[in-house]
Amino acid sequence: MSGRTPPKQPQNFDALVLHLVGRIPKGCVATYGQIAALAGKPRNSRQVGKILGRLSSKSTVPWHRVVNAQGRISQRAEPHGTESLQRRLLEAEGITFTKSGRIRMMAFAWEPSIEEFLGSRLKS
DNA sequence: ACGATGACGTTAT
DNA sequence: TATAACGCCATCG
Repeated sequence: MSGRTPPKQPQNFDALVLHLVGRIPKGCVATYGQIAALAGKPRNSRQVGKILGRLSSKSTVPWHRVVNAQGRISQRAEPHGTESLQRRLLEAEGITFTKSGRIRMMAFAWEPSIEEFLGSRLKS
């Protein structure tokens, strides 16, 4: 038999990030730093944005549910303007924005259960 | 291989 | 609210 069995749950950072983002409930949001921390690398929030930016349009990962710690939609480097799409998708899920275009994190932030937290680092 | 630069960020001041 | 400093990583010359 094989010496080491391939993991059923994502192990590397990239896959783990996508897995976690996929667990954000509809109508909730998480921050880049939050996802990075859950993935085990609290200082890699920026890397999370990089990963999400590489997603193909075919992906079903709810990338739009990830915003920055200030409750604002982060600016993209490329002038493509996926930002407006992100806001539209969030509003379609019932998330509201303040006049200054900010999300009230206190009301919409995703608070993963302890089980989900453990499940993201260990096997389910 | 090395330093500089930019990026979908975060925190402290 | 605005600005500075920091940290991790990919890309480029």
